[in-house]
Amino acid sequence: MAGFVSHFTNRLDAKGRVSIPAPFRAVLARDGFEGLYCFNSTHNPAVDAGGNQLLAEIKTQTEKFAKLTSDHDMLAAALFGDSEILKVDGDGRMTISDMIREQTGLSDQVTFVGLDYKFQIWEPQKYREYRAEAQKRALAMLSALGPASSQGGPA
Amino acid sequence: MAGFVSHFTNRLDAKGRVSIPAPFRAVLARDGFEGLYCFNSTHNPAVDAGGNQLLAEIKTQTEKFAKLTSDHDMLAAALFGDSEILKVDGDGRMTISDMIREQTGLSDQVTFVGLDYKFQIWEPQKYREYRAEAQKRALAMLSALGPASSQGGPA
DNA sequence: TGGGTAAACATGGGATATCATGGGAATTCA
DNA sequence: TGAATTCCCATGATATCCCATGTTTACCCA
Repeated sequence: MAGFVSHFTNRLDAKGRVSIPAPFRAVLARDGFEGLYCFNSTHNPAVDAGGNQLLAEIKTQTEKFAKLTSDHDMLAAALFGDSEILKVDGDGRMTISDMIREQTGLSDQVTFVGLDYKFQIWEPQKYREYRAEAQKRALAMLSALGPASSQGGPA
Repeated sequence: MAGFVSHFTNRLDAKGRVSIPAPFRAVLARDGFEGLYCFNSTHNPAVDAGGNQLLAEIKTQTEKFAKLTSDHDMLAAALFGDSEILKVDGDGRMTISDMIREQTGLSDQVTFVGLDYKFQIWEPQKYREYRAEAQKRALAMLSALGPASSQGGPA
């Protein structure tokens, strides 16, 4: 099944609410998670968000380290401890928390970016910059993978 | 099974809709994907479109990197974040999004070009130019493959 | 083989539903 | 008891659905 795809920018209202894009809500509904699992991206001024599928990926990653080790504690602290579960209201809106505000630096608009198994929350301008960079890097990464892969990559 | 083949040019109506060529619709129906998966071509002023088969190609690319890493996020942002899933109405039409309009520069007509596992959306005139170039390049590429492989059969 | 009929398809437009957004009222929690 | 949150309803813009039409292509039968 298709996951989170495409990107959308919505306005933040006076109460600090934003509509989660309808296509993303549909994915979340299928996923079945109650609410929205969020945590700060470790490498971008963005917040990662999703449901059970995202949670499953986090578990997969942490399980690569033995429990009770310093590494495991560290990773768990970042991915579980530093997360929040936000509520989604009846109209499909979420309320931007202080954590999200600090992490992203957003003010009156929010950009939602689909990354298949999760989506990210960005301040629109920062996303535009990241996007330009990502496009360049992606092209380089795909080329580096070599021509062996199908049809030389998605055109 | 046969994929997307041949090319067609259809008119855009006042609401920004175009009929997807019937042969392409038949391929999409067989593919089973709900809607139309689209994203900008990285090397042409065209948009790539398709269904599960195209999506599978993209997933193959991103699966080469571990999820939650910086590399994966970047690639996913470029491939999924920059994609759109367009709806197809009951009459087999799609609505041209702003993204497609910007990428292709199309105004009142759309050319659909079959590329087997996906098809492309072009502004008609740009496609004509590209086509002329592609024919020359194809000839050169085939020649470069050498005479040994032609006719393939055991002598 | 020619004409007539039917089917498929691109296209147009009005009616309807969806969605983002705004704001008041009720409720909760400290 | 007051500030913040959650619930509920209103609204305008947009997208979607559904039906109509004309034209071309495919089909059939005399």
